[in-house]
Amino acid sequence: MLDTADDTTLHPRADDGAITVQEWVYRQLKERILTGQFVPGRSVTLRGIAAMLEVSPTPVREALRRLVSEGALEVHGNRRVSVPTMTRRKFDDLCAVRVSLETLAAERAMPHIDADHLARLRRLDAEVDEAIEKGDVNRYLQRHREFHFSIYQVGSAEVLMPLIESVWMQFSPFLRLVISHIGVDYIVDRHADALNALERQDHAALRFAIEADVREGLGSLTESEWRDLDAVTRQPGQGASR
Amino acid sequence: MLDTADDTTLHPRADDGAITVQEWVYRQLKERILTGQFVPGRSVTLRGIAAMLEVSPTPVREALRRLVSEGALEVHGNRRVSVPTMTRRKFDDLCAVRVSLETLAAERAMPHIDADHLARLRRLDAEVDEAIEKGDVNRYLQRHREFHFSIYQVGSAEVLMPLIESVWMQFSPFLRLVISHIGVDYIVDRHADALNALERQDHAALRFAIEADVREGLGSLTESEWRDLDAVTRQPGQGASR
DNA sequence: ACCTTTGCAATGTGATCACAAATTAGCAGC
DNA sequence: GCTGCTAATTTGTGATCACATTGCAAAGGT
Repeated sequence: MLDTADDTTLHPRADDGAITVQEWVYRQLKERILTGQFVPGRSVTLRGIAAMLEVSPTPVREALRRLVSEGALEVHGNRRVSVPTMTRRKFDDLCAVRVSLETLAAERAMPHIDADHLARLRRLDAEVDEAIEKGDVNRYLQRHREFHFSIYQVGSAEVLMPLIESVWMQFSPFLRLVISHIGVDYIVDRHADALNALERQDHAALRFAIEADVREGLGSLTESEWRDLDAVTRQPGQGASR
Repeated sequence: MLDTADDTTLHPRADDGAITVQEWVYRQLKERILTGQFVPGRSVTLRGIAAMLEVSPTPVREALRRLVSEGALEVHGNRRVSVPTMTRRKFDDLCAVRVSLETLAAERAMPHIDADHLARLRRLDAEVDEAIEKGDVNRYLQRHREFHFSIYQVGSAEVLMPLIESVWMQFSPFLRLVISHIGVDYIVDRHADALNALERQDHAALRFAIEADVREGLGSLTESEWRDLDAVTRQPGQGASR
């Protein structure tokens, strides 16, 4: 089991490059969610985040509202916000949507991917493998995301990317939780197949590779593993970490 | 050409049924966007909406933030918010995503649609045809949306529906604009095919019907029509209607 | 020992205020 | 008549405050 509070890269907030506080808070939280630093079931309080990021509650409220509307967080009847827990049904839906959206995005990106881009992708894939080999979960999650997104981003930044990001934000906390339990060693990907398909401009092979990558990524969760995860996410850290 | 400010159903705000002001504002704006009462290019001001809905700017800010993150509105570099204008590229992307998401949703809904539900759908489809016959644009848009959503809603409320709604909110203002120009008479749909496929539990036929419905709905926009629409949406009502 | 109750702390919500940036309107100069 | 500058207005942003509700915990009673 792995602690989720490592490598928290404290918030220098930098100088404001014409970026609003609300936007900065949003990106901070988004990054933490996508890297799995927010565990499913954890409750997120307005003033808590405000204190953590050293800003006033106002911009935090707006950032949370955005994240909620993207499915990254959820509000309960009590109007409390928390990181959603995963269910089997939701997991299936997310996988189906990922396949649907990401095969489409990859297919649209294919014609615009040149040799340079392909080389960058191969380098990223190597870094993914390297992270797996070293057991560096944070680095793996980051590079894995970079690999996928730098494909999709090419052809369809306006409409498709926000949707895909939404799905990933719903996916990532659970992914991190699973990896923390079963380790990075059981991870399989189809990145090599996807890259070859991109090189040959083979639409069908690319779709197949992406679909396989999504489906097999965490596809083989056994019954007992689901039960374990259910037990963990049964509101454990409502009071929450720090 | 049709005025977009009719049937504005003024806001009694009702008694608060345990619903926050921010949520109420969000739903109000969402409904207006989905029924095409917000024309592409129109600028949306914080205090303007607040005054229109007779609430303070605070909840409006949060509602706008949600709508922006769903693609229904957009913020410019000036931090001004407006209804996005449509481009050819965006239109193609939206269609592709609609096909991808809605065929998936329909397929997932199919096993759970019983005779009662089917009867309700047939009634809705009849009302759609009736609205077209009478030239009632508002009623058409409302029933048309009800028809589609009451299919998708069945199997996949949690993950798929929010994504589909997001796409529709990006689609609707433009749809209304087009209908206002070319009229409701040229509208074609594949609702009957979809209903028959649902009745026979024919997956392939259903997917085909949904895809055709999306693609043919506005698929036949001619070059000159695009130019006309471009001219209209070239920031006309930045100062904005009322 | 267990349950209920009472009080306090924490949280979300909405309004108001202050401020900076940007847009607009008005006016002088060419 | 058109352009360029200045002042006033509008607008978004963020902080603070007040209030209602919820959650929690300590204390009291059975």
